[in-house]
Amino acid sequence: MKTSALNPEAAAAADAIFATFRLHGHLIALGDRMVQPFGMTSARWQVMGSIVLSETEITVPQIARNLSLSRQAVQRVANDLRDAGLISFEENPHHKRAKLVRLTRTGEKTYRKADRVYAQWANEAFAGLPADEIRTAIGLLDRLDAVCTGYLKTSPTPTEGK
Amino acid sequence: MKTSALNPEAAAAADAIFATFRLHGHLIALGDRMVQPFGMTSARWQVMGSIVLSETEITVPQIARNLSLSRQAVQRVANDLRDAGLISFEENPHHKRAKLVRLTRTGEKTYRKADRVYAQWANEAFAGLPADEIRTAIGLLDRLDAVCTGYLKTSPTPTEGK
DNA sequence: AATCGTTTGACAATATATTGTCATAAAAGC
DNA sequence: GCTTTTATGACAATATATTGTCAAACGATT
Repeated sequence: MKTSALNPEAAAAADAIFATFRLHGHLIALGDRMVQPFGMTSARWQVMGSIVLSETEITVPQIARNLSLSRQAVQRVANDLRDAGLISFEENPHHKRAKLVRLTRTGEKTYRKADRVYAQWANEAFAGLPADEIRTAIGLLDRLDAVCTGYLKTSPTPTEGK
Repeated sequence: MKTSALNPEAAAAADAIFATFRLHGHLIALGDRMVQPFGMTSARWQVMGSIVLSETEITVPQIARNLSLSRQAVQRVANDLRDAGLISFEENPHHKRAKLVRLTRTGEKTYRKADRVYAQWANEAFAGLPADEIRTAIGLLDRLDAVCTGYLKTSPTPTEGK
């Protein structure tokens, strides 16, 4: 079947999109497998990582915005993490509903274990790659992302945007 | 909390990973919104695209391998597409179980509409980007992907790998 | 041709994620 | 201050995707 013609930039972008899908899938699979021994998953790892990397106290909606995920997706994972005893919801002096999220002692221990395994592997596995080229590539991913975000902003917005 | 130290390459890779997650999420959102008027979604679009872009007749497991998705994920979407009348499963002379997947006339019309809208938008939206840099970035994404794939291959494999 | 390992589709369970709705809390505009 | 808008968490419905299991079909190797 004949498909619509794309100019060189759009054709390259399309290939980049496929590469992004592939990489994303494998990253999730890698994360799931790497932290599985600690009872974690990629999604939980990301949420806990957001808490750890945040300089200040953080809430669920803030994590969602940081990760560009929907508020409810993060809320569900956070609730699971709380049920698993890895995080806790603390009273927020500035907001009665939006609780502050913190790692419990168990959560800290668990995250630390995962972090050590990951860092050890990553330092080895990525050693051969050119850091400057990676930085350049990130710049391009961000530009592609900006194009997407631009479209999403202009497009008709449903009840609650992502 | 103190996290494990990363060398410059691993630190850059980590940033690339986050950029990939962000971009992936926005691409899915963009796709969902762009083809929604035609009753399609990102997932269905991808599966139909795989059929269209394939030079030869193709089966569900082949699509899954092309997209680096699990066989069953594609099977489910394909079944939905069949239920929606957009694709059909044809007898495969070489394999009694693995049916050949084809777009129906409705499926072709639908895909063509989506493709036109996408191409028109993409040609505009990506026009400003440097095609050669995009190509370079793809090369890097592929190298990161290779690192992931390497880990996934060495890691203990469950019953049915992805 | 008989066996063994692999591939495939159906089915099911679970995790991830979006979208939508609702009531309440907070923030912004007036 | 009061109203209006926005933000938040609970709840639910749905789509996406992985993982596992099973029986049937295929392929390869004796």
